[in-house]
Amino acid sequence: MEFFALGKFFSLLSKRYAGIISVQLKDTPVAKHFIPLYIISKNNGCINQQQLANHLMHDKVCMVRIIDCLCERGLVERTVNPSDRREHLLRLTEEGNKWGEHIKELMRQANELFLSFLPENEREPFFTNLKNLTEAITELPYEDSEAY
Amino acid sequence: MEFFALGKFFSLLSKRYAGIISVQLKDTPVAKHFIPLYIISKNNGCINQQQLANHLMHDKVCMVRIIDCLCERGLVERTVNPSDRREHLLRLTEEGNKWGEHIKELMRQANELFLSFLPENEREPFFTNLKNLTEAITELPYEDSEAY
DNA sequence: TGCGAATAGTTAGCTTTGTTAACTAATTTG
DNA sequence: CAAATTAGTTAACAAAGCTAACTATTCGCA
Repeated sequence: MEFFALGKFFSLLSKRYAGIISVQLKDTPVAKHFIPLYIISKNNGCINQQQLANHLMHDKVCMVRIIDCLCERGLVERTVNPSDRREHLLRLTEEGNKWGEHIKELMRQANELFLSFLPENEREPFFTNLKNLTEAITELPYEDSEAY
Repeated sequence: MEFFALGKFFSLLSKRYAGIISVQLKDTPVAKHFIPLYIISKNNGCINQQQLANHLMHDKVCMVRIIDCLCERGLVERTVNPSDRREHLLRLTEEGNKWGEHIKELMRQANELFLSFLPENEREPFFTNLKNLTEAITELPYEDSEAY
């Protein structure tokens, strides 16, 4: 197998995936932070800021800014969790929910576009391997850092 | 196939890949910008700043900063291309070359680690599909943007 | 040939993100 | 109950991305 950095593949694919979607959301209230919004929509009212940060691999400080931004645009609401009053549970507003559905559709299309470049019979195993790999890597003991 | 954003897989894998390597390079002269350095090492003296920017999907302004940084650390040198004096060709110094080899070895290990999570007989096809997908996506007409 | 357009690189200034440290409030632990 | 831990916030700073304006060089074609 020819040597080539897997990291570069992942990085490029990740940038293009986000790019394709964000171009379509330009000039909408969700042009930014559509991925956090999407994750909230999948866990509506059942996810706090720290959990969201873990999903996104961001720190909690960063999370505050993103949630502030989504709240200011009337897409998301924070509510104190009655059973652990330290936590702020995140919930979409009605407006946020509409955009959540839209984002989901755009992602579905992007997934389809990406997989369309693979031979029909390779798509399912490729997706499965990618998913399993992601889960395995996620569980690795994490010593952080970004950088390039 | 269960709906799940491919973009999140790619983004997570890309961050962890870079993270694993940068942890090992902490407190070295290449703790930052090891990927640009690696790409220069693969195209030693045959790549200019614009081409490098294209590889990395950065703009040329960003590139100047990164190259400045690598030059200040004595890892890289700019030389004017005699056959097109607008271009600055990039070349590793002796010192830079040593680190280039080291980075390559770390990447080889990271590739191996990642692929080790897949079943033996799936590795080759997974890698090939990933490579082909990346090439296909790269050739898509690009309307930029990052954002989330 | 020569003049305008395009390309490579640089600088400056601004915006966005990422990171650290210090803090409050609530909860868990021993 | 006191100490340690966890969720969230704020402020300040560092790093990265982007735009616009500029120089120098080369290309393109009338």
